[in-house]
Amino acid sequence: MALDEIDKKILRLLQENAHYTLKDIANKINLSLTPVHDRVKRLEKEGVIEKYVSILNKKKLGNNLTVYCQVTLTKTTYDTSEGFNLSIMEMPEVVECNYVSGNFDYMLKIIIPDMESYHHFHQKKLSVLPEVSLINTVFVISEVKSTTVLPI
Amino acid sequence: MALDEIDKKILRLLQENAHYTLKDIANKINLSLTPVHDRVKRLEKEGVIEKYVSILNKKKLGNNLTVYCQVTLTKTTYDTSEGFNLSIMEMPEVVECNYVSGNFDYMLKIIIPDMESYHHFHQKKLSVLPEVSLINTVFVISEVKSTTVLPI
DNA sequence: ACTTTTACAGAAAAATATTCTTTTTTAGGA
DNA sequence: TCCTAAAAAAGAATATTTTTCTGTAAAAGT
Repeated sequence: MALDEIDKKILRLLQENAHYTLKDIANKINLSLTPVHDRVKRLEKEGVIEKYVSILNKKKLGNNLTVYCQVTLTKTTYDTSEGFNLSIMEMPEVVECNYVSGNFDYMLKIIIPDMESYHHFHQKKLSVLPEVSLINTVFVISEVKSTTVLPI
Repeated sequence: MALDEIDKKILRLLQENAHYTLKDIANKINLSLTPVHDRVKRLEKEGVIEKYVSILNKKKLGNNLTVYCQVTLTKTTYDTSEGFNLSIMEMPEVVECNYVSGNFDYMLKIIIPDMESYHHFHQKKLSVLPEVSLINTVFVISEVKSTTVLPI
């Protein structure tokens, strides 16, 4: 399942725009429809292409605040982590959650309407979790870059 | 340009899967093709739907390391920030960059093949920028959640 | 009461995806 | 060098989907 140059070209295009037609792609890489079709299906089947999604505008949906939460747990046992993870999975405001090395245990990214909503989230949803010991909030002042495009 | 419940249903579906056909959506929300078509086009035109992208598998592309870089600049002037921003935009490993409040200036998310690549990135690409004063690296040990789905 | 606008339905036309068959290319072995 | 098998690509057909057009009904404004 090694990716050749043609696969990579297709992936680069699809990362840019999931609505490129097979014909668009075929034209851009000088191939006919068939190999493009077959390769895309293969890449989907192999899981290289995970899914096709729509990217919406945060602000137009009323989500004007982004924050990073650096969370420290009470204990570092498996059960504590798992309990925390399961709770996080249920929270739509949490768009990223990574277990990390360093002075704290988790780095979360939260997208939420405003400061008031964040206050509520912090006090009523996050800090009340039994696994959570400390929360350090880093507020985003301005978004410089945000992309789903991975280096290929 | 207020979003009604039908718009929101369409957006929720498209966030899940950009390859749902208009017919799929029409069936799921009990409408005919026409209103679904018109609403999707309107949402695109208004910029609520920004783009359609393919989500690829990091690891299958050989990117096995994710890190957060907390960067402090040498100065906090506009020119310093802008210079840094422009450099960041050119770096494909940097998938997120936010100007933040707190003990450092920027929070970056880096997706990269391995520790050796990160070492190279850190030493030869990031720390050499004239605007950069300090870099604190937070390594991701395990990804718990990562979604493009915004709360609606 | 009449007109205009908005939202939706249905059908036809155009574009696209999918499948099937054929051709070309490539690599390995006699 | 030739032959064969496998892989990759082209071309053509069929099926689906998107797009456009026409029409209807309800709501809003005059």
